[in-house]
Amino acid sequence: MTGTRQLTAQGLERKQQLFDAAAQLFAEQGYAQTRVVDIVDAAGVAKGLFYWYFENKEALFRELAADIRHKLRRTQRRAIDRNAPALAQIAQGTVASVRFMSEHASFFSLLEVEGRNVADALRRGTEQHLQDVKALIVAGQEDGSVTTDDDADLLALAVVGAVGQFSHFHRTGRVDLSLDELANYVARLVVRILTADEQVARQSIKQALRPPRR
Amino acid sequence: MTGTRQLTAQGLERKQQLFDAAAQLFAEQGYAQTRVVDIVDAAGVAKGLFYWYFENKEALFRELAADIRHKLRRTQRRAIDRNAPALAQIAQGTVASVRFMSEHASFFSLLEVEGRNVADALRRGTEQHLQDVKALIVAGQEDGSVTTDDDADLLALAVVGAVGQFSHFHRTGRVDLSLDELANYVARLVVRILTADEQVARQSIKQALRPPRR
DNA sequence: GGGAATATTGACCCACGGGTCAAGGCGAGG
DNA sequence: CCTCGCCTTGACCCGTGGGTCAATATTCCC
Repeated sequence: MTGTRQLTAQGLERKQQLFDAAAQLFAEQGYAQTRVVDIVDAAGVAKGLFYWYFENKEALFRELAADIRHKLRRTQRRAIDRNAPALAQIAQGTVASVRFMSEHASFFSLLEVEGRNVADALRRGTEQHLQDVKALIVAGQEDGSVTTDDDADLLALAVVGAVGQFSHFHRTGRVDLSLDELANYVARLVVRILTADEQVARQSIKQALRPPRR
Repeated sequence: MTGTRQLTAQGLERKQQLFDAAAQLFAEQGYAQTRVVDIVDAAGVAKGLFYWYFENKEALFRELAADIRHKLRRTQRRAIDRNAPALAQIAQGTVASVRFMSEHASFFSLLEVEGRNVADALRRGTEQHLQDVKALIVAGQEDGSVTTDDDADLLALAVVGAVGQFSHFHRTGRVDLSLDELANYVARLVVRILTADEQVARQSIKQALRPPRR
């Protein structure tokens, strides 16, 4: 994979084959556990060919991550009704995200499971999501549907965190809800976080944090 | 490290040295990136000695994980006033957990970053925490301090998830709150999740999930 | 049909790092 | 002072797996 090279139709197809094979294998057994040989074997070609289409194993992974990131973003955009109130948009985005992550579960579990180099691929993925949500929260705070007691950044983290966390729990089999139920539950949770009555919360916390008697 | 062997005082000390060196290196650069050579170098001993005290690299890691798990559990127990209402106990536990994870940030980031074999060390760690929290939530629902009648399992996941997620965000520099502020915020969030007014949430979500007009 | 670009092959290279081992030191008890 | 079991050493072994390369096939286009 040196410099610029013109891929023919055949070339593109072959590249896609390798891409798909890699995606599946990574998902099944993890990045580190998948050897380049496995990928080319699965695609039924020789090892050297891998390096004709990809700089190396890591570069392939980056492409994969970028690809899924774009798909997620597109899904989110499509799910959102831009005329709805901010809070509603957040809920819609939440549902779509949970669904998407569940459908691409194998890939997201992959992200969680890998090393440093890969970890920032994950971060970059969240970064965008985070900003989108924050913007909606700010809008919600302005139109009064979202609590103003907390910083929009923190609330955005809570929302994105909830989505990611529950997707994770679902993936790892710790929630046995159906996909729809899950997505709904998370959306409800998120809305609750964003709209909750501060009175109740504040009072509880005050009592809760009274120093324990030893 | 074959069978049973009697460690002298000197032996125990040496083992601890290796243990500590490993903990630090793992934290700094990750498990896979840390070679056994690095560990023994840091401890100033020869490579072979490592295998006198530990079966292998992975076994050392398991010991490390078990160790931190116990410490976390102990910390949580100490922070909790067992006479307080359940909700208060949850809040106290939350604060303690966030603090602890922040103080041992390097180790927890380690857990996140590693592969399959290691991932279940993490799961086992959460499992216990999860059960404790669930028990408290059930108690809270009975004594009326937890006002949501959502499934206790789901709520427990939300609570534990929030703690883990925000500790993660803190670690990775996405929250620049002080430790105290962070712990407090998370506790508040948790309380809010457990006490929020269902009416408001349910209504919002209903509106929110109305299908978008295209 | 010929030459240039693209596509494909599989044997080979080699760094890396976990784990082994035979040999020797050292301290306590008999 | 000798022996036995803990302790320590560092050279060595070896599987693993990413990456290279020179040779060959195929396709494309003038």
